[in-house]
Amino acid sequence: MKIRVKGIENQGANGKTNSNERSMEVLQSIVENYIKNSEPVGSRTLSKTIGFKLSPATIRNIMSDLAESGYLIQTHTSAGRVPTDKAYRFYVDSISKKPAIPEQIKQKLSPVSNVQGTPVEDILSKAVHLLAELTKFACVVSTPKQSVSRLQRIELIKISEDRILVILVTKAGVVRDKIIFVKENHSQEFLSSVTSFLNEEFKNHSMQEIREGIHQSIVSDRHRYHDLLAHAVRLGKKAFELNQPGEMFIEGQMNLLLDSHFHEQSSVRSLIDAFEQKTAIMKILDESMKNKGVHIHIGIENDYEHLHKCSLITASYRNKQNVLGSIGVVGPTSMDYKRIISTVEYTAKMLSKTISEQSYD
Amino acid sequence: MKIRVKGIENQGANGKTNSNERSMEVLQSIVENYIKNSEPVGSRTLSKTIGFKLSPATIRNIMSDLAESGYLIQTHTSAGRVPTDKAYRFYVDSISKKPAIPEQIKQKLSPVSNVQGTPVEDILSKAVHLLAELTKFACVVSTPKQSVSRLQRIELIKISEDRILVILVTKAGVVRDKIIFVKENHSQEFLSSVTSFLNEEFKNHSMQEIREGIHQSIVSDRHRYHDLLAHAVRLGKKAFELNQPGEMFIEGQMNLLLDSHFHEQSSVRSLIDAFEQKTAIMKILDESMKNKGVHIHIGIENDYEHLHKCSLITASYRNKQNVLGSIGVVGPTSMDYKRIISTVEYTAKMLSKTISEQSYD
DNA sequence: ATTAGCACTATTCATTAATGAGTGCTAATA
DNA sequence: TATTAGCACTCATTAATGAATAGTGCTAAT
Repeated sequence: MKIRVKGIENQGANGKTNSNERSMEVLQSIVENYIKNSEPVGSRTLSKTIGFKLSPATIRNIMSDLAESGYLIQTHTSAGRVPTDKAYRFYVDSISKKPAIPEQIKQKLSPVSNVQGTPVEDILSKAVHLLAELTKFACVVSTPKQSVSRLQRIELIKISEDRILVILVTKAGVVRDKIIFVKENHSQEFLSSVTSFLNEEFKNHSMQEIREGIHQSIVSDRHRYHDLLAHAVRLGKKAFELNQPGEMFIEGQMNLLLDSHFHEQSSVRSLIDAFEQKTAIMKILDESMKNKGVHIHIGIENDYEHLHKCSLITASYRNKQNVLGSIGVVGPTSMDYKRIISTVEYTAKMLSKTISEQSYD
Repeated sequence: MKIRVKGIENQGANGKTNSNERSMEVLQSIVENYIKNSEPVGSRTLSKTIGFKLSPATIRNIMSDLAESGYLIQTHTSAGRVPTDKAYRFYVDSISKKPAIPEQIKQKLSPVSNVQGTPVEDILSKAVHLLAELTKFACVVSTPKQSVSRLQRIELIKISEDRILVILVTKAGVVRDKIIFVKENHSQEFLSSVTSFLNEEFKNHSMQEIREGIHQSIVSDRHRYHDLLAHAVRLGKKAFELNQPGEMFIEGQMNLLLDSHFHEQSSVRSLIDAFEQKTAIMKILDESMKNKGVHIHIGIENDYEHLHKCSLITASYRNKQNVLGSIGVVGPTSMDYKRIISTVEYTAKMLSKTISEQSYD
């Protein structure tokens, strides 16, 4: 029996990596072809579209090997072949030079940077909307993580007998408000003192630190005998308690439903579930904040089962100081990776630039 | 030729309104049957499900008349008949007693009222989410209209050299913030004076009034020679300028795509467009604030073409003082009107109750 | 006024056959 | 030895056919 070089897998197993490189190029062609036409690609068609000359028969051999190595599957015996997630992974990893951003996309995204005094949420919302319009897929963006962002200013405002409005402004320019209920009827003057104290004490500290610091203060008896401070600490605790779960904006979910890859009932249900149960996607966005650059999750690589037919392309955005959140695209595994990757990357860059300009460091 | 009484239309044209009432009942049965099964209803089936005894043949005659009057259409010669929008309108108008709210729904919606110090936006978001879960359709809610809500408190906070954070708290408990850019470097003390002035001057006035009032002040020279007040008015103008277009939360869009009535490509596109271009739906929500009670827009009655296959059920919510916004359901024209109407009504009621409790009047 | 009966119509569903794209294998070729 | 041509085979897709079915409209009988 002939032992065929299995392409890709055993690179360098023998001297000639020639057949190997060719396999790779064939695979890339197959993936690109499938991305473009969403139809199983056969040897005949491929031999025409491929760059170099190869007969259908030879291509069949190569495809057969690739199928054996798990890069391709056939939906049925006499159909062309379809890339597996493994193939997409290979394809994505082999992308060397990203395409330049078309002027058209730059133009489209320019409104993101064209803002002054706009709340960060609105900027995010605008960005994710445009991204959805550009990619024609579903897009998500996470709002700045509260825990890492640092305090620019806190304000306590008496609203009524028993309610105090707490305003938190972070260095990133995010404003959060919350109403807290109190038993004592504090005067506004008193609240002003507390405000000053909290600002002096905690400005430039991260929310995480502040929460811990306040906890410390309560445990220690440093302030126990000082009435003002004791109150300040207690109010502060309440004020900083607002540990919001972290929001997420979604746009263009319905775009996915137009995509032929999600036409089956079950796929639709999966998608609905995935977007209802925001946690899975949120987790991926959070993950994406840990490292720089674009992150790519292909189909089965996602932990969450309902996302097994999707790929996610995410990138984090930041201000000068911190990584704040991330933005991403959710689409079919057969998306045009090159285009989407560079679009997401560019959008995140614009977002970072805009938000940095609005930040206070 | 026999002249047949055309049911419904010429009510009371002759003495016997008997045949008429029967026509109405048949039509109601047809509508209910279609709502339930989403399938053209034929004379045979109907003669079984209908309350009183009538042979298929008689029913056929009645149906024929109803078809002629535009209440029913046939998809093809030998199919059962399907209600038109006109039929739904008749059906909805003829609903006399609303069904009691099932305990289960009350239970489900109880989280809406179970809030303390939660921002109004979050309450709305929660409500619309639950409504979508209950109705299995797309649901929308508009945030409180700024112009009608009255001022509880305004606060100006210096954030940096050239930026001032404006906080507006309305009587309804809505907090809005905006950062305004200024050329002069005002001291915080100065801002405090301005704040006091604005609060004294404008508390309890509607935003609309305030904007007009400030405009007046600028035109008149009442404050021209008073530096503080001149500044206050100028800053106030900027502060109150934030004429936000009015937001809308959407939930459960994707539910619609599962619905068999929207399975065609074109319908899906229409829906996507309708939800992308929020203005049309927003307009209907705004409209709904003008009158009390539940509002129903059936299919073709909607001005916006892309909503011609949808019905909207909306109801406004309010605090003790003002109508604030409205909440609604977007579904297929063949929705279960009785159930949806009462669910929307109840949700709006709960919302009003909750928000009233949080309001400051 | 109502109903039974019958002819007629259009959809749906299963079966069949033709078509065609694509594969795998083998033998010929460079 | 790697590549290619040729051929048999497979299976999805498509169109055509016919039976079964659900429904209507009309007419005549009740």
